[in-house]
Amino acid sequence: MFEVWQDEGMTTVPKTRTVLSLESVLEESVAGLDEIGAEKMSLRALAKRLGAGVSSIYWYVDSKNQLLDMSVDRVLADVVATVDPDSDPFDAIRDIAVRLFETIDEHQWCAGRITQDPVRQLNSVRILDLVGRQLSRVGLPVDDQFHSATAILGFVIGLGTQMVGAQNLAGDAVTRLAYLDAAANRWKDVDPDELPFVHTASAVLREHDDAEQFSFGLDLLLDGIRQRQARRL
Amino acid sequence: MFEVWQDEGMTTVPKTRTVLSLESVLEESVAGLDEIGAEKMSLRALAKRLGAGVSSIYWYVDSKNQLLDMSVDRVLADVVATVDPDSDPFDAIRDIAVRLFETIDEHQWCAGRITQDPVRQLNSVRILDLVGRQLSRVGLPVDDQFHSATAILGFVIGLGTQMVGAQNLAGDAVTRLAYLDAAANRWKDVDPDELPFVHTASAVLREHDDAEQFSFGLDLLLDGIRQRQARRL
DNA sequence: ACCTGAACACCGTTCAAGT
DNA sequence: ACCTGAACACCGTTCAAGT
Repeated sequence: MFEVWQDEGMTTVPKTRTVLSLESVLEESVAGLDEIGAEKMSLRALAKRLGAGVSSIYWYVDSKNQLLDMSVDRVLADVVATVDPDSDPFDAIRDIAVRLFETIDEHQWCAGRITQDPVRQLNSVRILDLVGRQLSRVGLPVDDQFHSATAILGFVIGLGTQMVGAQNLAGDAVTRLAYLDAAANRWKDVDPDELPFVHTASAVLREHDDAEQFSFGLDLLLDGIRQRQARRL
Repeated sequence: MFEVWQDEGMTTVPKTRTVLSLESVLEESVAGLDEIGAEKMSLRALAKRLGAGVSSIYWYVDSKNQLLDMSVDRVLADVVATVDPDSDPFDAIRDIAVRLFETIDEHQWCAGRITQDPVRQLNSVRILDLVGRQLSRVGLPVDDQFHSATAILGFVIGLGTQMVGAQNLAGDAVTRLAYLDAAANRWKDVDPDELPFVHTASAVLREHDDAEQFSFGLDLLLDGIRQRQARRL
């Protein structure tokens, strides 16, 4: 067994200890996830971005799971902050939904990790509360308010996740047009006998707009809620 | 360096080579995921269940990702098979949605892995096609059919995923009551000033039924579609 | 054609040790 | 109080070798 002495070459190696903070860790975590994706984002990769050792991260965070939860929560904070209380509750709800949808599209890695846990992701619950508060103004029983709010958020998160997945299928096709083309090609070669609807729909998909699709579904829900509101008046 | 000779005890060790098949691999994969969850389901764990070596799995499957995709597809096959073409398209759609929702609840690991890719998960696209075919009978323009179908599936998958997440928060609380209690406790301690809606809603959540919540949201969507149908007649 | 074990490059996490 | 490097027990994947 030998002791190996490392020659640093230069005698004046800076060797300054990196100074971290929960803030900087989370900021770098979000940035890293955005850049290289959840799949490739390891703690070692994060440490490298921070210019720190891996184990340093554990001073601020208990586990990778917690780090991801906090990263999601950090991103959702922007949704909460941006929303302004509109005069019309339906406009306000639409506003929140759109902001959340955009956030999922922007930070795709958070799509599958949004949880309604006040401890782990308070901002997620804040969003639910914002939607619910608006619904409490339209005159529905309280359990219908709750069911409507979770329906809306379930739809937004669900469709968002599906779209993120669809985008990943295109792989390295970065541009939106290339992505749409890849998706459409995958669909149009499908057996028209077994999948008649998808086959004809693939023509629609060619000039497809995610925002439009999202908006349509959201309106279905909002109209459904309006109907229940009208029934009670 | 020594060579260690292992004494098998019994001299007649069977040492039969395990016989595998794509069928048995997928079956064991689904069973394993159901039992121990996606988090703990490694290829080594699967190999052990199969009584085979890890690398044997790679004869039938290119990667773990593909294995998971195929496992999801296998589970979705039951949804496709169960559905019967109803006379009323709305009843038929409701039927499909409920079956999909039940499947996600039963196989929680597949919640975040459902993709609309005809290559990787044909049965997922089959489900979309089934819903779309029903919608084509109600008299809407083809892009509204497509938007409605994806809205419904987005909602089902999204709300299903959210509920799976909520259940996991309760941790090892296996029974449904324990899960609800843990969730409710988490919510009722919430600041009533900052989260007024959630605070009052937590009372509703105490006697909460996932199926009811799901049904309510689905009806919002279906009613919204019916409205658009009525407008065009 | 199908299955094996060993090896590779990576993980997340822990911990005694440094500053 | 905060940061480090080394070590641990795991991963998914590859591959030459066996049957």
